[in-house]
Amino acid sequence: MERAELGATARAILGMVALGASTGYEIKQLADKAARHFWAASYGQIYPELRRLQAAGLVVGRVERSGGRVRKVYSLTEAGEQTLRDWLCEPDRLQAFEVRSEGMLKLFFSSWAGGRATTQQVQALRRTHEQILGQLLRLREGNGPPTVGQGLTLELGIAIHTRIVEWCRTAEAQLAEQSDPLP
Amino acid sequence: MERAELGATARAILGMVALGASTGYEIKQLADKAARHFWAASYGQIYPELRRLQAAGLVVGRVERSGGRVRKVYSLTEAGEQTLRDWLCEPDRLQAFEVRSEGMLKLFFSSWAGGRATTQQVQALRRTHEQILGQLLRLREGNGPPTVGQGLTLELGIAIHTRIVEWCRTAEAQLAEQSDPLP
DNA sequence: AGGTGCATGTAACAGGTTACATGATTAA
DNA sequence: TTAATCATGTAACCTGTTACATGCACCT
Repeated sequence: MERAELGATARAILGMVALGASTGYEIKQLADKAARHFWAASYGQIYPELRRLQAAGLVVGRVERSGGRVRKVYSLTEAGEQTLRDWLCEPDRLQAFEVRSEGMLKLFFSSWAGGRATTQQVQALRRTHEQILGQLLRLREGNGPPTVGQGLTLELGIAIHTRIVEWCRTAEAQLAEQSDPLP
Repeated sequence: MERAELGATARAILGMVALGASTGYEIKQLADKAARHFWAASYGQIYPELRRLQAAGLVVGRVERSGGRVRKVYSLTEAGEQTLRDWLCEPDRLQAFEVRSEGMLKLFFSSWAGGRATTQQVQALRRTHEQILGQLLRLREGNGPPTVGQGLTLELGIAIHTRIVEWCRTAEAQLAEQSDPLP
């Protein structure tokens, strides 16, 4: 029952439990399937964090034997629900937004290696984001309607990656134009 | 002169040196100013990494005394230039693209706390990205023309954040419509 | 005399990934 | 019987941030 300023990962796990992912395994499934384009989590974080959350009194885990298979089913305590609600409704301090894009980094340096490299990097960037976009579109086509929040973040992801792909096409056209007149 | 599979941070520093940032301090300046919306680096990474790059023979550092002030000026060796060029021209394996967005995470969970929370989260998300967009636009208005790569990544950043802000506005309108009929 | 900017660096910590170890259940 | 999926967990490692320590130069 410590009050130790829980981190973003802890809150993410709290939220996943609230959405119905009740085991470490299910939390990982949900995160990978529906949130990986803006939030990642590994077992190495999830399992220890669940214990910490239990020690803090925000979740309770019960060992269940559903057909012989043993699993630890977690649910939010009242304190956990309150903590999550507080976080979701808190007056907005600035939210963290971190991007780490190898493709943009390469594009950033590409002109040092000449125009050819720049064109190649824009194309590589487009292919990367076409692939991510494809995954998101397949997810949308896929099974049942998720929660409102899941739908919104999916649409937002699709909008972002569509825009990146569009931008790459425009940049490719412009770069081609510049080097075209020269035979 | 070890061959120890250099990481993304090492390559980023190599690139910054190639673009003319010749001290640890200047590397940090350039990264913060022009690359922070897709790549971050702190002194705690930069200074140790510069030493490692020197040990690997990819950069050389000379201690200079420019007007009494002592600074360590780095430049690429031929091996360093080749390594950077190889990386920039390498046949594209999939590029890493990692996003960590607290705002989208909150949006993802928001429907659990009701429609009101969802609307608030979309608004908070919009404000966050309006702020980032503002910084990028100010950078574009600002001084001298950067390299082609710097210009392109800046435009790409502007395109992305503009799209996010647009999307938020649309979502806000739709959410308002749904709850409007009820007084 | 004092603040800002230039400049270098480290140690402690926090956050996160990977690889490994284990084993039951289920469908082909 | 064998592969995939469900399921839990840890230890070593790598990465990255924060806070701190230091000091000169330059402007007001």
